[in-house]
Amino acid sequence: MIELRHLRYFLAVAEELHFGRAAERLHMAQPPLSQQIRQLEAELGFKLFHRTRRQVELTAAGQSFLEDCQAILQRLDRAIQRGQQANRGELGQLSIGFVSSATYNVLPQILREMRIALPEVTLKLRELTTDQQLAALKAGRLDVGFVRPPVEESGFEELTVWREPLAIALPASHPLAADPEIPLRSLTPEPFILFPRPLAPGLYDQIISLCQQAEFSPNVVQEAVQMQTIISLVAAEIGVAIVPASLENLQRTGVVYRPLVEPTPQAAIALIWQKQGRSPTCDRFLEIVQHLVSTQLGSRTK
Amino acid sequence: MIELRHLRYFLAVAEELHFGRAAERLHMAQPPLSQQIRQLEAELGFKLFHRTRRQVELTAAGQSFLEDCQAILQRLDRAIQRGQQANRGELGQLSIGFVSSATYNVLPQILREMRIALPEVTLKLRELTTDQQLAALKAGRLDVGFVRPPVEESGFEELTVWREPLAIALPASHPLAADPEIPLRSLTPEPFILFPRPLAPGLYDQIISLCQQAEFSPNVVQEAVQMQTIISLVAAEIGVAIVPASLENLQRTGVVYRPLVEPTPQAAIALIWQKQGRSPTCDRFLEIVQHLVSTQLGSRTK
DNA sequence: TAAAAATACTCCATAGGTATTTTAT
DNA sequence: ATAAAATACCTATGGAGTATTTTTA
Repeated sequence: MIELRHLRYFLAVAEELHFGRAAERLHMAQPPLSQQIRQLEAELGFKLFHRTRRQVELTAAGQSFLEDCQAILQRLDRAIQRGQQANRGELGQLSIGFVSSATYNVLPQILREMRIALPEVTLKLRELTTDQQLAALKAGRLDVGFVRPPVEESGFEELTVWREPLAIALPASHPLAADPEIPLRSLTPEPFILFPRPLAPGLYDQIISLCQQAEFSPNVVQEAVQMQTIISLVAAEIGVAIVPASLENLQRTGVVYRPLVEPTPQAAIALIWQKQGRSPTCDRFLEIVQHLVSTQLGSRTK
Repeated sequence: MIELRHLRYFLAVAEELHFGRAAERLHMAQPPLSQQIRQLEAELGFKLFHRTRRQVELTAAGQSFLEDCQAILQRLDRAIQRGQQANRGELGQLSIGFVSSATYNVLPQILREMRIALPEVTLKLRELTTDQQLAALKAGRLDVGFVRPPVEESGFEELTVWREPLAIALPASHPLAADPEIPLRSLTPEPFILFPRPLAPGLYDQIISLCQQAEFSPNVVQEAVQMQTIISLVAAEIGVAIVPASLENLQRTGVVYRPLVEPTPQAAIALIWQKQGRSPTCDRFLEIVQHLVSTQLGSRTK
C-alpha cells in the first residue's frame, strides 16, 4: 500500500538525484531509502528512476509522477491549513436570521465588522420573523437570529444588542406633524397600522400597553407584516403607526417620525443562538458581536 | 507524521459516520481505527468529529478536510494512472527532426497515424538538415530524425522509410517541358540549381554521379538550402534542378516535373535514433513507424 | 441496559539501522 | 580504486488485534 512516506522519499530522491544525499536530507540511512523507493516502484507498476550505479535519473513516468506528487503534498499542506482555519472559525458559512427592522439599526455595522474580521466566512442572510427564526434555529437551518424578545423557548442563549424608544410615524400632511414631539393621548382618535401579534408578541404588547397607559385602545384599521409595508401605508395616509425609533433610517417621502412626549418602553433586538452544537464560526461571530455591543452598540443605546 | 493510511481511514469514518462499520469496511478492528483517527487529529491540531458516544458527526474543520482528502486520494489514483501511461509511452512528448523534403512523402502519413495511436503524445516537429539532426540527436534535443542517408556516425540505429527515383524540375516555359520524359544528357548545357553538399551529402553525391554517368558536370549557377527555395528559383527560370520525385507534391505555377529516361539511383529517407536511452514514447513511435513501413510505405516505394 | 467508542495490553510486521557486497567508472 | 546503490540481516517502533471499561441515550 502506497503511503505518503513513499511520496516524500521519492520527492527527496527526485530532487537530489542521489540516494545517499537524499537519505541524508531525510535523516535516515541509504539502504532503507533504496528499499522504500523500490517498494514504491513495485506498487506503482513502473520504474521511477534509471539507475546506472554512477548516476540516477528520472524516467519519463517518474517525471510525470513527480509533478503529481509535488501537487499532492502541497495540497495536503493546504488542506491542513484550511482545516485549522475552519477550526478557528475563520472559514465556512454562517446562516443569520433577522427581523426586518434590524436592517435599520444593528445589522449594517455587524456585517461590516464581520467582513473585516472574518472575510473568508460566507454569510447567508435571511429576513424572517421572530417565530420563524426560532423554528429555523431549532431545525439547524440557522446559526443565529436577530429577534424581537422575549424568547420563551429553552435551549437558547440570548444577548440584547439594541434598545431604542418607540416613536410615531405619521403622514407628513397630518396636523400633528407640525409638532416636534407628540403626546400619546392626542393619537386616541387616529386610525392605527400594526403588525399581527404572533409576528413579534413582545413588541406588540409593548405598543398596546403604552396606549393603555394613555387610556385608549388603538383603533387598528390595517395589519402589515413588514415594517416597510407599514411605513408605505402611513405614506398612503391610511393611518399612523407606533414603531421602533430606528425606523427613521427608512426615509420615505410623505412620512415623518416624531418622538413621544411620554417616556416609552424600550424596544429591544436580541441575538439568540442554541446553547449546544455551535460551530467555531458561530462562536467567532458571537465574540465579535459581543465585543461590538460592549464597545459601540451598547453605548449608543438610547 | 501524517500518512495516507490516516486519510483513508478518515474517509471511511467520515462516510460511515460510525467507527464500527468503518472498521468493518476497512477490514480491521475498531480500536486501532479509533486510535489512528485520534492520532490524525493530534497531528492536524483540530478535531475531525464530534463524538457523542451515540453518534459521530463531522466538525466544520472535518468537513473542510474531508473534501480535500477526497481530492488528494483521487489525485493520487490519477497520478498512478498517468505514470503507467507514461511508462507505456502513451503520454509525454517526442521531438522529431526532419529534412524539408520529408514533408512531401513520409511525414504526413506518419503524423496522422501517431495522432490516432498516441493522441496524448505531444509532437515537437523541427525542420532541420541531416547534419543538424545528428547534432541535436547526440545532444538529446531530438528523439528521432528523418534524414537523407548515409549516416556515418556510430551509436545510431537506422530504418529506411522511403525510396524514390530522382526527377527533373524545370520551368514550364522550357522547351523540354513539352516532352513526357527527359534524357539526362539533354540537360548538359542547362544552368543547375542545387543545395550545398554538407546539407545532405548522400543525395548530393547521387545527383552528381548521375550527371557524370551522362558524361557532364552540372553547371551550378545557384545554391539554396530548402527544397521550396530551389523550386522557387526554377519557377523564376534561374535554372533546372534534379530533385527527389516526391517533390511533385509541391505544386507551383511555372514549374513542371518530368521523369528521366535513364534509370536513376533511389533517393532514400531514413529514420534514425540513438541506440541507447530511448524513452518509452520513442519506442512506441518506432514501433508505429516500423509497422507503417512494413505495411504501407514499404509497398509504395518506387 | 445496550450500543458504541475509548482504554489497556499484547504481538508481530515492517520501517529503518548496520555491515557487507556488487557494480560501474 | 572508489563511489554509490543493492543485498543481507537485525532491531525495535508502532500498527493492529483481543479483552475490557466507560459513557450516554
